[in-house]
Amino acid sequence: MKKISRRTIPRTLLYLRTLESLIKEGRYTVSSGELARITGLTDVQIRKDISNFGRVGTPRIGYKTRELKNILKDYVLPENIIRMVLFGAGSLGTAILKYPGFRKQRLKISAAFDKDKRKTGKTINGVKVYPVERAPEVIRKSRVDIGIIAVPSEHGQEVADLMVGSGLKGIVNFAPVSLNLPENVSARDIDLSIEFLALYCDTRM
Amino acid sequence: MKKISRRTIPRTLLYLRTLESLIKEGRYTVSSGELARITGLTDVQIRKDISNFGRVGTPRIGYKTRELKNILKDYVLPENIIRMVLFGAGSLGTAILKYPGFRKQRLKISAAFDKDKRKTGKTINGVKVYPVERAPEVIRKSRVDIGIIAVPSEHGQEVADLMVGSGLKGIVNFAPVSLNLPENVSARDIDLSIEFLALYCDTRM
DNA sequence: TTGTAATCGTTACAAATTTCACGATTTTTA
DNA sequence: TAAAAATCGTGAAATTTGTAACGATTACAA
Ligand SMILES: NC(=O)c1ccc[n+]([C@@H]2O[C@H](COP(=O)([O-])OP(=O)(O)OC[C@H]3O[C@@H](n4cnc5c(N)ncnc54)[C@H](O)[C@@H]3O)[C@@H](O)[C@H]2O)c1
Ligand SMILES: NC(=O)c1ccc[n+]([C@@H]2O[C@H](COP(=O)([O-])OP(=O)(O)OC[C@H]3O[C@@H](n4cnc5c(N)ncnc54)[C@H](O)[C@@H]3O)[C@@H](O)[C@H]2O)c1
Repeated sequence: MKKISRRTIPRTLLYLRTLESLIKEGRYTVSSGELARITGLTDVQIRKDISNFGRVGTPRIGYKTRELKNILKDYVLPENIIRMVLFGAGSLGTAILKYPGFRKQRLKISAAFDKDKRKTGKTINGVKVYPVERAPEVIRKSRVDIGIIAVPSEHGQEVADLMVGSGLKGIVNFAPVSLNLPENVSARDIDLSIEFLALYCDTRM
Repeated sequence: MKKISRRTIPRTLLYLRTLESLIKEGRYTVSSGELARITGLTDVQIRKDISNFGRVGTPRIGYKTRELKNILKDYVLPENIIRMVLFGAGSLGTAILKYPGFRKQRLKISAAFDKDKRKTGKTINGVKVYPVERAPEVIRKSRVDIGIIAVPSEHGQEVADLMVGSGLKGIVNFAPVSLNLPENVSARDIDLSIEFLALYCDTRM
């Protein structure tokens, strides 16, 4: 099993998303050239990425959509459901809790936590909102993989510490603050302001 | 004025965010090493990025927080406010509309658009929600720079076409669908499912 | 059955990005 | 005043990432 380079993983997930959409349209095959047109990448890059996973395409035909989907899945999706918890049932947190699209991706939010007593006790879209103190207990009990930070940035670090202390190994952080985390915890920061500003720079060049 | 390489731009915005936070704490200077510890990048990378903008640091001292902030701002932030419009006042769209943090970054949402008559007419956090048909007119009138797509993925392309037709040059797309756009329009796709899944892959390696 | 066109997979190449190594500069202090 | 310590800036090396070129393979049509 070859080592997959860092950037190919999100691209592979994008191929998966595209394949699922093509399958839904009833397509049986697709070429690297067409995937390139759809995704905005180049055909060579796509062939190269896919070649990481074995020889799967057929000259003159391309790739069989279902077959390719299953192969890619084996490499980048787990068999079991990915369990997540959310900290901060505010406006962004609530939007995430309400989103029905995660289920299809085997992503499940097991629980939410909030500091504000007016938010706790409720159930949003089937997910219970606990007081933040109960986080370690609830997280340990339900074998959670990933934590989502959707609290104000001033509380980002304290929530991150709580997550690490509860054994989480991955954090998605929406708060515009840099987290101090141990080596063995992975994080992805999504700062929407930076996204908008960077896009604006892109448009000026 | 040197050409700034593509990846340095979001990093520079991250330095700005960090500097603003340090300034708020009352810090007058900061070294590349300390910026590295905070942001998780390396000190060399930070010095190299900053060197794009001129010789601004002082040996033995580091960088003056305010001075560096102003210099970076000149390169990656516009003088004027960046105007944005939002399509889809659903749960994610509403969270974005309600977020007060954009103002500090000179980001302003000028208007929102929705197809659903139950959502239009309202004002969310001071932003009017118009019927989607009025988009071209409203966008042209208010010199908007960027459009945000927060509609279901089935409607992503039609909304993108409407944006392009109204003259927008940048699109941030939250819908899990690949958009077909002309060359001269920049886009950034934020697919939260892919973010979560890619993070999960990261934790398994 | 054979030629042709489309497409894959891969090797070699190019470009971008990051890291390394180290000299230069400035402050501190002995 | 001179040595020491901390830090910057930068050219060169290393790494990563992406691109181009092209032979190999397959389906299909003549
Ligand atoms: N809403 C957006 O569109 C948007 C955009 C960019 C960034 N963000 C960032 O995402 C984060 C959440 O934004 P939001 O708009 O949902 O904020 P919000 O104020 O609506 O919600 C924050 C929630 O976190 C809870 N909370 C506070 N401290 C907590 C703690 N220690 N533990 C658990 N819960 C705690 C609060 O009670 C509240 O319910 C913020 O960091 C914000 O900067 C949001
Ligand atoms: N909410 C999340 O956390 C989340 C997570 C991942 C991805 N997304 C994506 O973000 C997008 C929005 O998600 P959401 O949860 O806010 O959905 P939502 O259903 O709550 O809201 C969608 C809104 O778009 C409006 N709309 C539909 N077609 C439109 C059109 N042609 N023009 C204008 N408005 C139109 C609807 O009336 C509705 O108000 C979706 O593509 C979704 O897949 C959301």
